[in-house]
Amino acid sequence: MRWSQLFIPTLREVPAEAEVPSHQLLLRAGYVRQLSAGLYNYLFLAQRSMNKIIGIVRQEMDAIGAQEMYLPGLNPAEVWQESGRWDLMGANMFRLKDRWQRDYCLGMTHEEIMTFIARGELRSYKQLPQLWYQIQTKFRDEPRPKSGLLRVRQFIMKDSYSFDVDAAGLDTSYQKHYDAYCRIFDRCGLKYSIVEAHSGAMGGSQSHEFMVASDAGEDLIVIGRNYAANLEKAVSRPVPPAVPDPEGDLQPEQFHTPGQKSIEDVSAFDGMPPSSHIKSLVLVADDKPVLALLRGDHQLSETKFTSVAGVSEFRPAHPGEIADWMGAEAGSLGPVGMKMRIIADITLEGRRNMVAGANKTDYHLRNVTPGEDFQAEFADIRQVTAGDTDITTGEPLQLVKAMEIGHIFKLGYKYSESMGLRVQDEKGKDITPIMGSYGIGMERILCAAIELYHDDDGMMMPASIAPFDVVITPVNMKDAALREAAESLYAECKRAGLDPLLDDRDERPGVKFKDSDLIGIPFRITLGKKLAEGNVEVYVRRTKEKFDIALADAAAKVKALVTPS
RNA sequence: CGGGGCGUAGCGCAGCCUGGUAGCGCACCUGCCUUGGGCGCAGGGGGUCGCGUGUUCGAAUCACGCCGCCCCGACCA
Repeated sequence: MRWSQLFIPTLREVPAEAEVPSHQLLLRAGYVRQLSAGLYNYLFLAQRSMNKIIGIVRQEMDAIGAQEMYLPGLNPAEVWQESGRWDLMGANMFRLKDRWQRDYCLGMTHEEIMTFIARGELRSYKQLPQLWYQIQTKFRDEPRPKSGLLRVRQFIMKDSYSFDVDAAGLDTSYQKHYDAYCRIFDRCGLKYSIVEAHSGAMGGSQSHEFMVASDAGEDLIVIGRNYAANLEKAVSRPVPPAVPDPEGDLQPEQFHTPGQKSIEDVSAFDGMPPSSHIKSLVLVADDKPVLALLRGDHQLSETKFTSVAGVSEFRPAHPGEIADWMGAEAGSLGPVGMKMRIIADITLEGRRNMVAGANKTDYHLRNVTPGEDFQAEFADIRQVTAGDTDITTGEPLQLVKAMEIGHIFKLGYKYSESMGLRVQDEKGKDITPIMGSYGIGMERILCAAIELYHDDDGMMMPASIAPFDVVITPVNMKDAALREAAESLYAECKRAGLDPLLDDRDERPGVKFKDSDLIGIPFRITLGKKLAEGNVEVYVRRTKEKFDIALADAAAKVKALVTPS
């Protein structure tokens, strides 16, 4: 296509509201414009990239035998009420009423609708497995849209769903998606990690997230040489206590700690490192008090605690509740003598003679031994921290920020059960199919590519998802020889199967170079003085490498560079 | 929902404190010039100063209310 006729509104300056690189560049390069918080207009370039991304996703989904459908984004309340998610989704779901005052919502995801289709039509185990997918706009009333296209209120998702006779079938469907996702993200040129994820209240047995490490991400993942997990689920070997525990069968002994509230305070006061202290958190879990215990230098993992405690939600106790139950203020709390439920992190098991609050304001106890001076349920409720090591190999682990681009998980029977999906097995008996659910955030692929590949001059898009493969840049449109050579090269690129952009604007070369660097076209063929010798220059955006080549060979050369060998 | 910041031309900003004709750079239009990294010269167009109410002879500027956007936290199948 011809640049002179296209709408590519590039900006020289960064709009003030953009913070993360992908957001800044999407605006500067004229890919998108904001309509409202979390709502973006995808202009020509973004739409072209999105179409290429969607094309790759569609090919790979089709390749595993998934069947594409297209479901309504506008959903009646009833279907969501059946699964229970009408209430569960809370304010995150956009809701509206029709003219008869009937309730509707805008779909956040489509488990319910897919299950609705399945239960209406599937009758026999012979029809299974089924893999269904769609590429559809999703709506979520995010409490805080942010970071450009990374967290928005309307976005395009590829979501697929599997229906299988049994768990073994689900394993197969799950693995197919796992492999397809790898091919998709590989083809999109992304560097990603696959992490074990928490499957949450979905009751799923297995879940993986596909994550791209980036400071723009909002999740934390733990990565080692042979380990990767979401922080919510990650396990590790903690750094050993800073000093060994005092030996002997010592009795708890109260000591005065006036005004010393935090572990750090008390630690500085009594000379024992935080790792020799017991951190006591008073929590209210499903309306009942629970005391959670951790090593002084550790943090509670809310996700682990929730599942260990077997509760749906919890919160820190209010000061009044703490005073009522413990008889002391926060800062002097401990497990000794407490009757409430106590859950202690496993790193406390086997420790001896530690320091804990005395449940008497401004007093602590030394020589507290877990399991002797108090009883507790021991479980892993600790969050991995920087410096921890791999639980099996002892190799270092890293905590990095990452963005989620894909998520697969085994749903189990949640929807098929609650919504009454049944088929007959070979004996004529009713069975409930087991489901899986698999999502990819389309614009996050675009964002991830930009976050991963950009420099001060702009984007460096992978060729597979760049809006164009190559830009042809005659340095002077007033020069008839350059113009004609550019035209014929443009035609030849098209014949070679490339997606070329002809920069036929009557602009100075500097403007054209800056713009094409900004919008991230992977290759540029520059036509200038060297054309007199029959040569043009090929410029590789990613490396800034340049080389001369005969005009006649340029198209074939770029074609070879674009197509991975 | 809690905390913070911002709202003046398409973009980036100044002006506000101390009320008195709305400015700068970029972008845009016209002409000349230039043509391998956002070139130069000359001329020009474009603004309900987020909205409302109040104070005042007079409000972009002061007060109050509202709205919008961004950031931090909470939240995020």
